[in-house]
Amino acid sequence: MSEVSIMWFRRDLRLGDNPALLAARDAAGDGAVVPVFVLDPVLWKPSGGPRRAFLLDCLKHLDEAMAGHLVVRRGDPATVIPELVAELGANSVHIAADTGPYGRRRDAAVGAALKGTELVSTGSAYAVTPGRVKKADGEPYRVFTPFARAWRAHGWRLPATIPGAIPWMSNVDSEPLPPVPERDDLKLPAAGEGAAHMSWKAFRDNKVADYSTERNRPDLDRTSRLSPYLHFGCIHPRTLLADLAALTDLARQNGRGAHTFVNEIAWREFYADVLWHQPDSARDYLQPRLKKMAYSSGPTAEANFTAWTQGRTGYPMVDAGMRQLLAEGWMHNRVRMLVASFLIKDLHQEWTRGARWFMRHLVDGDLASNQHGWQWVAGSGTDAAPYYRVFNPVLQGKKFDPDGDYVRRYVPELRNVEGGKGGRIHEPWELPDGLPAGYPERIVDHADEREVALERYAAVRD
DNA sequence: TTTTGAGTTGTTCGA
DNA sequence: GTCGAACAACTCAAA
Repeated sequence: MSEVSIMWFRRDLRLGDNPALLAARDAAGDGAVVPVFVLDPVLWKPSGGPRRAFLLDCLKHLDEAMAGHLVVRRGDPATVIPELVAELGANSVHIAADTGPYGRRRDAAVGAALKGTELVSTGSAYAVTPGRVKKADGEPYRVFTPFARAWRAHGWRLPATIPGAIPWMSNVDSEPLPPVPERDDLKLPAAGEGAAHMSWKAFRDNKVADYSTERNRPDLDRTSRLSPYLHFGCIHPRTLLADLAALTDLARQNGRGAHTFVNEIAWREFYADVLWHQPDSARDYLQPRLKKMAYSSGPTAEANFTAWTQGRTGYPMVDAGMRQLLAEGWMHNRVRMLVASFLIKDLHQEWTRGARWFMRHLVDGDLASNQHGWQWVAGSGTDAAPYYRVFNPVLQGKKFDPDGDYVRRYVPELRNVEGGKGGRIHEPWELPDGLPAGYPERIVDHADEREVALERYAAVRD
């Protein structure tokens, strides 16, 4: 008997190590698998352009890897998927669990709309599916370190076997894949599963060993750059962890860096777990007492926000970060913390506003990691930074971009300013000849605003 | 149940 | 210049 199964791709755009795809193949038996991607108008909003461009590029590569068999449909999945099932006489629909708030609602609606046909969920985008790691009393963790310990102890499955040839179904009606938008002013990473594996191998072979210290240097290219691929599932964290375990056994000197990198994966899983248990935490303060915080508003605040978004605050490290975001859809994590601290604690604006701007421009924009990262800086998250921890943009620059290479790369007005000892690249207002042409004056004084922030935080302490 | 130790990522000040 | 303490209590996790 010839069965038809549907593999509904969402954020798992790969063929390797994909348990849901294997389940779809097994369900098809001697029959065929229909790979489908749904252009969901809810997710296809005008904002988030860079991320959607990257997604389209990933879909193009996925389609090529499947010899052009990807079926594209447009509309509400709760309508589109049941229609496709009826059209093809499919016996089952296969997915990897989407554990975000919208994904859960959507999948519940699709499952209900499918009536008789089974919606089979296999695996998730995480090494340990959110909700699985629990304290002894059954409650979820709220602090990272114990979570990470329990998460490591829980362990994870080995990568799923590479599927042999999948019997894709031919001649299914499909919309053309929308073209990947071309923009001269935006340089996105190479897309797709192959590019993900190349990035991973380059990192594994050259950067893991020194990762625990070098990852903090935005002037050097020493991070994994895997976040966009992990976001869309071009590669699965389980693949990385298995690879790393083998590597660590072979070469002990990698151990420290590897441990730190695994911790970064654990952060991703921790935040997904927090969002799973508290879906409203994408918007709501995890520490309700911070809701009373006084934020700045009015024309000056608006002008400051615009200066922040455009990288024209007059603080080189902040400006370099914000301009990197616009130019690449990506920002080094240390600089993300710095610019977030600057918006919240120097410009006294609400974290939600910065989080929205990040989501609009980040190629790796992930609701759980982004929102909880912002809440961490704001001091409103689980396990948050102490409120008196205020990043100093000059010190952060001197410490993590000692020669000023990062600043000069993104802020051309400062390209002739020297860094290093005695250089003024991180405080150009100290230059004897004044600010270089075109570079803005500081919009605020950090020392003053730090005091204001400490007062405002003290006011909401009780 | 009570107690104890710990908690990503910083800065400033004074010795 | 280098170093340690203070910043402020509070919640969480586990023994």
